[in-house]
Amino acid sequence: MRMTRQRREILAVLSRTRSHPSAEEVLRQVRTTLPRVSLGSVYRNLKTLREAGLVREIVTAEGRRYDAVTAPHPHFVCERCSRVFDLARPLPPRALRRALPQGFAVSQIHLELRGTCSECGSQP
Amino acid sequence: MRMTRQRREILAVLSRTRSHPSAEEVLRQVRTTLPRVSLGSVYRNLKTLREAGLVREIVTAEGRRYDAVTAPHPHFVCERCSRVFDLARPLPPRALRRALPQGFAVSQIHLELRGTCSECGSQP
DNA sequence: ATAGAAATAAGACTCATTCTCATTTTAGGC
DNA sequence: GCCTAAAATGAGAATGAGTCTTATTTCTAT
Repeated sequence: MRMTRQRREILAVLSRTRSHPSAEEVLRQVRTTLPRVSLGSVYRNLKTLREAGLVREIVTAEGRRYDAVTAPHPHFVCERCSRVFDLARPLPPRALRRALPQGFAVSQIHLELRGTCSECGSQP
Repeated sequence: MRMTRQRREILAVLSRTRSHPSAEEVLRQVRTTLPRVSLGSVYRNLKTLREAGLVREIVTAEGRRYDAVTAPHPHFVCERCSRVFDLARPLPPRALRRALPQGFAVSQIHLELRGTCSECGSQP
């Protein structure tokens, strides 16, 4: 994978924030340094960087967000402002609830494991 | 909320399966009994039923799926065939891994808490 | 049975994401 | 440093899931 100016800048943007920006937000940031970057390139590069293990995609009900911290970790999604917060890893769900920052109220816990099922795993 | 034929049938479809169908799949099933139902009605009613607490929406990287079991519980998403499997509730992540059905391989664990953050919670 | 409110089917619309393609950039060998 | 083939880019078209609009139909409470 070529480390182009666009990719370097996308990574830089993601590295200097913990706000889990959307693709549009990444574009806005990247354009402050590289004004001609297209939205298509941002999407294409977020995918490439994700496949290279340098970026993590977080799918929430509010849309896809991006993160330069690739180790899987729990998130807290505010259902009002849609912001995504990181939580310390790894904690059992009960402790998680206690470990939440002051004033955060949980309405729903969603635990999703991803991988291959037995049927697909036994196929070539 | 009126319990119309369409809504009753959507609920029936979701109740008689554990396959977490997409809206399109629900439409296909519902049309075997009510052939004139529109996709718009399915979406509208899935939303209404969700707001009434009778249906749960599961957002995965592969799209939105629907479930008549509304209690939050962990899911296993097969990254190859996209099927969503239910897992027994509530288990700490470590035990979850052990509790997985034979032959299921986990590549990623995604824990998402939803609710309101402190900033939004302190606003009217 | 009827009227008013709510729900419906059909299709137009929106908007995030992906695709296409002509042009530009990059990295490696000279 | 220069050249070349492969890879990446920008621009805009295309896709597709989900939402909205509207005229018509169906409920349900009286």
